[in-house]
Amino acid sequence: MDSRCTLKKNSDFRRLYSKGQSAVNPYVVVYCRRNREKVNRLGYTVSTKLGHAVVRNRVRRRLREIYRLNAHKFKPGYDIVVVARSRSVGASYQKLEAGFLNACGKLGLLEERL
RNA sequence: UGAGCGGGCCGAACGACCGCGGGCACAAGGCGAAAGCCUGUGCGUGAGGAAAGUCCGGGCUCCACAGGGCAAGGAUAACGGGUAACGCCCGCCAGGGGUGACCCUCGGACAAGUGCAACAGAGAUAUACCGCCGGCGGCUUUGUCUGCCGGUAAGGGUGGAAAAGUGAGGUAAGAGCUCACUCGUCGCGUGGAGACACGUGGACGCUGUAAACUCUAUCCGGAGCAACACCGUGGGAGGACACAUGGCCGGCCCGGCCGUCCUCAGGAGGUGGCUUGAACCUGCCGGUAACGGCAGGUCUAGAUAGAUGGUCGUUUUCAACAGAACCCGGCUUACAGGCCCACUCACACA
RNA sequence: GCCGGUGUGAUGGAAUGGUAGACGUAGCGGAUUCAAAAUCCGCCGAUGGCAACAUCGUGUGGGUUCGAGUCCCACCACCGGCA
Repeated sequence: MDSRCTLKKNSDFRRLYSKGQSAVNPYVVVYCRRNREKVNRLGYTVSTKLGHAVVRNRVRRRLREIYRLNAHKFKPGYDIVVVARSRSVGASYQKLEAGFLNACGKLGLLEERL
């Protein structure tokens, strides 16, 4: 994954939580905000409340895979933070993908399909 | 065959496509003075038996002391060995459990001193409440009566514990008061490397508690890779130079700030620390074993918002507990399912 | 990743190894009041029981002790600190 496409700093996350737009469903919460780059920058939050390390890793890897396979559908130029909620622990990949894309659609992050 | 007991090992596998971390090589392009960086292609590599809990022991780093001792605080605790070290492991002893294989035990000292032992009970570390016995008295009652003084730990009930146990002698009644046997502690002798075992009338009979203080023996300086070392933006403090010009505050003078260099502290961020090690595999030798020695071979993650996922096919059943973060040795806890070895008991067969 | 701390009725919080829940807050019942507040009295952990009472109860499981909320060991949950 390109390092320019990841959010790292705590301050970036704080800015999105306080000033970004958000969308919620049982699997994820998505925050987003325009940035000045030509690419999207993604950050993932999976807290210890969701489970132990193996569970958290699985959720984060699936979220990252969902974005990788669907990246062509996204509009460029946004900072995006994806926060996993507790329902995403037991969810299948397909359900998680549907939930993620649903939330992004609410925010208007996806390209308008023909 | 069934039931069991002890130990060891594995921890889904293979294939296809897309994708990720690290390494090596390649050469095309871009940036750059260069070193190099980015993109690309190929090869090879990429979590565990517990990676977990952070409970012990070490390495490593910094701080302190720099030699030795004492005190304080903490840890350990039969004995012998293994180990870099350990609170771990092996063997063994004692005690306990099991028909047995085998298992369990925080297993020094209360016989150095101090403390504590609620309630119950007459009495709790020594005790006469009831009882038993003797003496001296008392009497409307001469008793299976009663008062006083004394002896007595056999019997009673309470308690976790009542002062070795059983029997006999003895006595007014009794008592390790005496004797026999037994039990325990200390001493002595023999065996053993030792814990210990066996013997022994030589002495003694002593409540429990040290996961109470304490004593004895041994060990321990403190903090932790978010340690620590280096580079270092902006801003800060001190000193030196300049005090010319210019700018800002100010009506002007005076005054303050803005400059350059050096030093100091600090530390956004970055680099190192970072993986070859008390390492692993195979064989031989020594040892009951833990383990040790020798020879040959192997290189086996190193990230930094933190690399293993998705889709599909086959095998049986779509698999448990679970993810490295400086590194090792252990312990503890979690765990679907499976394999192997040794042994025990019961039954059957030869 | 490392280091440290805390768990007791609904709740805050006491309890020297010796009857567990002192003392508050909240709750329930009663008195007082036309009614409420305040005040006073009583109850107040769970289960069974009409009651008397019995059993279990200090995060969980073991151990030491005659006896553990307390002492020791292991685990669980929660909280805090270190860039």
